Amino acid sequence: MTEGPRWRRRAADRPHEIAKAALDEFAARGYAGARLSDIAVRAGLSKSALYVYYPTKADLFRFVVAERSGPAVAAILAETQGARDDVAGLIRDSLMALARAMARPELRRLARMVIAESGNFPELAHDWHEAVVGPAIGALAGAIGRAQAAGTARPGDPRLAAMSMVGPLIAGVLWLEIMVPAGAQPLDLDALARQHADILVGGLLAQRGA
Amino acid sequence: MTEGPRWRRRAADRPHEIAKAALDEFAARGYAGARLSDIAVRAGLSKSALYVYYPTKADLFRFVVAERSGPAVAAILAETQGARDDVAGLIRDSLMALARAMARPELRRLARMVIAESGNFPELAHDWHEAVVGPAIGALAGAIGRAQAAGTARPGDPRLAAMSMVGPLIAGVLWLEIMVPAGAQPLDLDALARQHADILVGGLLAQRGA
Amino acid sequence: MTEGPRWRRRAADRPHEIAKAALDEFAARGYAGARLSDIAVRAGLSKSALYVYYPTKADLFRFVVAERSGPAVAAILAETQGARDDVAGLIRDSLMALARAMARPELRRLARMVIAESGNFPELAHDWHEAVVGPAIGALAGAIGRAQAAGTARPGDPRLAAMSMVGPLIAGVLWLEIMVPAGAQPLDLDALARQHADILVGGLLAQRGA
Amino acid sequence: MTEGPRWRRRAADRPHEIAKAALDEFAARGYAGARLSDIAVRAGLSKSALYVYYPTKADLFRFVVAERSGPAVAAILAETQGARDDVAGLIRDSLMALARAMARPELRRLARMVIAESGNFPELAHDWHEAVVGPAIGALAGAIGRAQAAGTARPGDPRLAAMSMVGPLIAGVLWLEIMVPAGAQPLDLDALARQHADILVGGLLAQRGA
DNA sequence: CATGAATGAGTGTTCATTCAT
DNA sequence: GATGAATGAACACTCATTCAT
Repeated sequence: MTEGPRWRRRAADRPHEIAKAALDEFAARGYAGARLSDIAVRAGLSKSALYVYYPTKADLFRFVVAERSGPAVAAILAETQGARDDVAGLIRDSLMALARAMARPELRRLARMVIAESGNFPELAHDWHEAVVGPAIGALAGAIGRAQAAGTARPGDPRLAAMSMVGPLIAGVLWLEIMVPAGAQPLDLDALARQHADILVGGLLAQRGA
Repeated sequence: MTEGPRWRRRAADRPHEIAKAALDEFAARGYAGARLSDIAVRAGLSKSALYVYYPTKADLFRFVVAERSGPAVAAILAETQGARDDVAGLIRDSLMALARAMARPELRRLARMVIAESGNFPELAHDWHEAVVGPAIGALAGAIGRAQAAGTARPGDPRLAAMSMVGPLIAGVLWLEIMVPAGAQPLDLDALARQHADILVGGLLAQRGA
Repeated sequence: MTEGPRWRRRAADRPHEIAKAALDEFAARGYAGARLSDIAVRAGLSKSALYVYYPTKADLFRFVVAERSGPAVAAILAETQGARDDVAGLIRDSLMALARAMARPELRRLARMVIAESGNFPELAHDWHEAVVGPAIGALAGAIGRAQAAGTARPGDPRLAAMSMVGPLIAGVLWLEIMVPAGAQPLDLDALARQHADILVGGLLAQRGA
Repeated sequence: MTEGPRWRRRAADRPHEIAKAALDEFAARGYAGARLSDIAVRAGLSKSALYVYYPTKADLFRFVVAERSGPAVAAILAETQGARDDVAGLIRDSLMALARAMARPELRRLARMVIAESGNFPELAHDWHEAVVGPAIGALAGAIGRAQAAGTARPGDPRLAAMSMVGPLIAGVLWLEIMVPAGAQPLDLDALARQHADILVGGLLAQRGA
């Protein structure tokens, strides 16, 4: 599991090793179900060594989520940034970018953990709202709003339109995380993004002029 | 089940009272976080009285979810049943029905619990797949498939199209359950359903000929 | 299990039915391990009905042991009474009588229970000493003492000699109760008594004159 | 096991301290009656510290019995080993050895625990049969069988003869463990062994020619 | 820095016992 | 007399956390 350290002495990456192990356990068992002792074993340390780096289980959990949320946001924003400004292009590029971002199982697990534990860790939901979900929805809504102003997008509440855009991908993520392990058919997020983009652009009805 | 109150001073349907109390605690604290003693207090009973009706905490949890899932399915199916067969009508009616069903906070809590605990209770996800999610997606996909065959719906994977339909509502439910408590703006599920139906029918782009 | 009561109404034998059921459970699980609810089921009553007849579990236990000890003593004494007065006859008759008495599995279970629970129920050991073991050993010791006085029995401590007589049968009882269920070879108490009588009378060494 | 005391202020062989405390409690209260908390107090530890060494109450119990059974067997076998091969010598030496072994109160308590708990812990009886009782009876029966073949011992079932030998000592042990605490007269195991040896060798009848 | 040892606070579960009916 | 319902007092077991080394 540990990638053969070159020198027996390395310590600077301990926090990361622990965080990695913790993420795995938290994702697999949930916050309450995860045992510090298992995390320690997975990280190749003693239980007490954990306390050198993180003062409590809750802190470790928060840190893990926060640590991973940063790159997650970065990944999403980075992908989304390239979106062109014409509405059809924006839709396609954003959805494909989101699908690519969500292709990482880790990010999906993270999202699921936030959903699962937001009840007991309100800050989690708050942070994700501030850092991930809010900006993303906001950026899409903004672009849609501008397109509406320019007359190129259907009128309506831009935030709801943003939900119309990302909702199916979120559902797809949950499908992959929740239903597939329970025996449901697999799902191709990329194909979903592509097809949903088509539907959004042209509607679900058969094209009259085609 | 209901044989009239003939014991002490309380009603005879203890199981329901307990299940109610348990649902509240489980929803508020998660499975692991919920204390049997709190459930008992909430139900107006002693901890041990719980064991007269449910042999185990896990059994109580499973029962609560199962008991509530039935009506949930019924509610969803009942609403969805009325959907007309023309594609536009089907879309609108199904989405409005779903939005109405999901207007019940209890159903939303239930969905969130299933998401949160499916890792530790695989049967939960399995049951919901079998009874709720699978049939719902299947019914929609079937209708879409028939419309495609009739040439009235855009070609493509019907299951993905079904996700395009319900995804935004699922996202909306999560928004209400997770983000709103964390400070996000409220959301009108009905409005979301209505607007999403419009988008699905006519596309997100501004109608050129309208 | 219950032998088809002729008339639905019979109640006078409830205490006995309970005691029977209790003996079975106590013997099978030990005092602590036996559940009143199981006893009730076995007796065909409700748990609370037990309290009509016996105020506590300990009382029920004591009662069961005491109730069964009486017949046990009677059985042993009755058998032993017929013993002739010549030493060889006394030995043979007493041992055969004891073996016959101990042929009843119930009596063996009782003995084992007394051994097992005497730590927690000192009165049990006391009562058995007073009523069963003491008198039996005393009677044998007395007879041996008289024989010694008459010059027909080897000198020595008569109580120890009594132990020499009954010890193997006690060991045999334990063998049957403890070791045989654990996979040991069965044992014929009657044969043991007969052979032990021979040994006691003539010694274990080969007869010089035979 | 013994790596020198290097922890806190107490010895490093906690397992033995705990086992000792556990044996005392189990012997005094029986398996079910013994409280882990009492064992912990007796061992000078917290309840949870017990779980560092033994995963379960049942495991602790089994371990205690097994740990003590080893020395018990060793003690018995060691003593018995010196037995001479002439029958009279064999009888005397074996019985005296057994009496010496059973002089240790601990071994007697152990035997009583096995009797008491064999119902709930079948392995106990099985192990004792395999390790203690079976071999002992087998060794004696073997020696007796050889003597029979050599014409120096009375014919008959050698296993029953072995019971004739050890039975009184077993009865004596029970007497000491069960009856004496209940008020019965004390008993000298050594004297019992000696006198029983005499009886076995020469019979219980007065020697005509002596 | 790291850990083995230890623990306290808590949690699910059991079961003899009580009581209104 | 009999019972279904309810409970309190215990008890085994878990686990995050601490501390001397």
